Amino acid sequence: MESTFYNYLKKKVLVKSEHLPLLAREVSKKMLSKGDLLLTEGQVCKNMFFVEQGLLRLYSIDEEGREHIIQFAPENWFMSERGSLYFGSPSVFFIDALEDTKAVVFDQQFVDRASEISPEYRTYNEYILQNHIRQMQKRINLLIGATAEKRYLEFIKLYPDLAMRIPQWMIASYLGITPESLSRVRRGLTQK
Amino acid sequence: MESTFYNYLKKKVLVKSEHLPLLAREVSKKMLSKGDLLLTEGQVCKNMFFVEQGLLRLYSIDEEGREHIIQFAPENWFMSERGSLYFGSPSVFFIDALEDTKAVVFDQQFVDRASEISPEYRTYNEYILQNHIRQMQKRINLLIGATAEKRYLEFIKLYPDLAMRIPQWMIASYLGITPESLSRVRRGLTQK
DNA sequence: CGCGTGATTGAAACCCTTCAAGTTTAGTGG
DNA sequence: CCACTAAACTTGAAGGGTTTCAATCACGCG
Repeated sequence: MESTFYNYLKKKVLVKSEHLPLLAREVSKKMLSKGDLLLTEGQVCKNMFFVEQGLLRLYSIDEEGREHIIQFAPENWFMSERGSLYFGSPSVFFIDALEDTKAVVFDQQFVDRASEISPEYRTYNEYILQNHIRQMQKRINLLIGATAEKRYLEFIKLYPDLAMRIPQWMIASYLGITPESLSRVRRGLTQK
Repeated sequence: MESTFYNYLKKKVLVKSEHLPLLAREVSKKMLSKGDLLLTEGQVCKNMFFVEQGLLRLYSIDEEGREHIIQFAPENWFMSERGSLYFGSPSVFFIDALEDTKAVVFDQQFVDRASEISPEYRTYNEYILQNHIRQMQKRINLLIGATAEKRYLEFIKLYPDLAMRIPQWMIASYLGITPESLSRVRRGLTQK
């Protein structure tokens, strides 16, 4: 019961102690192994994951078989394909585990009920959505306006810890360039 | 009182008739001329706009003075710099009017109060946020994974009406390419 | 009409990708 | 713990796509 998730609900989401037991019933915990696939293209996403330990990834695969990474979720982040979860439409994305991962699993019903039971949860849920939008806006702005080098620098500034945990080609995939290009960008930077 | 906005609240947001008068007090209507600047870089965004008629634009300007368009808002869309509005931080983006525009203006307080008064409004507000996230995810996926041609085709498929109302160089700006490139992409397409 | 804005086109430069090879690193099994 | 293998990273050369810069054309508006 004294899990990372409940600490998070208490300390960060500020859910009142009396509400916690009510929320407890609705979630389950899952141990995932590196490489485990949690959501496939075409499937309707039913779950939301809270990462207690480890790392999850949301990505697409195009016609040529290339992976494009939409999002990472390290510790204390929520991961889901919201488009599919909320709207019930088939997902065009995949979710898998990049490391052995301890995650709390719940569904949209949990979010809805938690929002009814706890106003604090509702508030925090909106905060998460707003924050997500802000972050994506920033990313779009970089993708349409900045060079590969600047995008890379922004990435390691924003997620210095992440950059150490994932292979370089995944950073490249996140930035929208090839691994070779990223390698050259990095060489260019060290020569300064 | 029988404005597009109230019709929208009634028909689309499904706000109950009895709640409408309560919401009425909190908003004002504004007539904007083409070119009017509604938000500047550095400024904290205080307003949210509902476009009844016309067209708004959210964009950034980089160090070289180039504009990068983040979002358009035609009729029946909400426009704001959410990051700045919700978090109270200075905006890195601009908002202006691309056409003479009739817009309803309100603030975050309105959204919060409306959510308290009308559960339907709250529900719809979350819908808006989720939809925004879904749309941005799709756009990011295209930006990191698709060619300029494919991005252009997706754009005119998604917003055929918009494509007729804005100059081509703005589409290019939205897609993250130069006007010249878009011109060549289009030539390539007509030759098929 | 003339001016300004937007669209098109060409040529050269540039950045990024592709393909191929070689090197380094990490993980696995003997 | 070493040896081996696969994965990841680097590097080079060639090619492709996009940008840049400049010039021209088309159009609408004062």
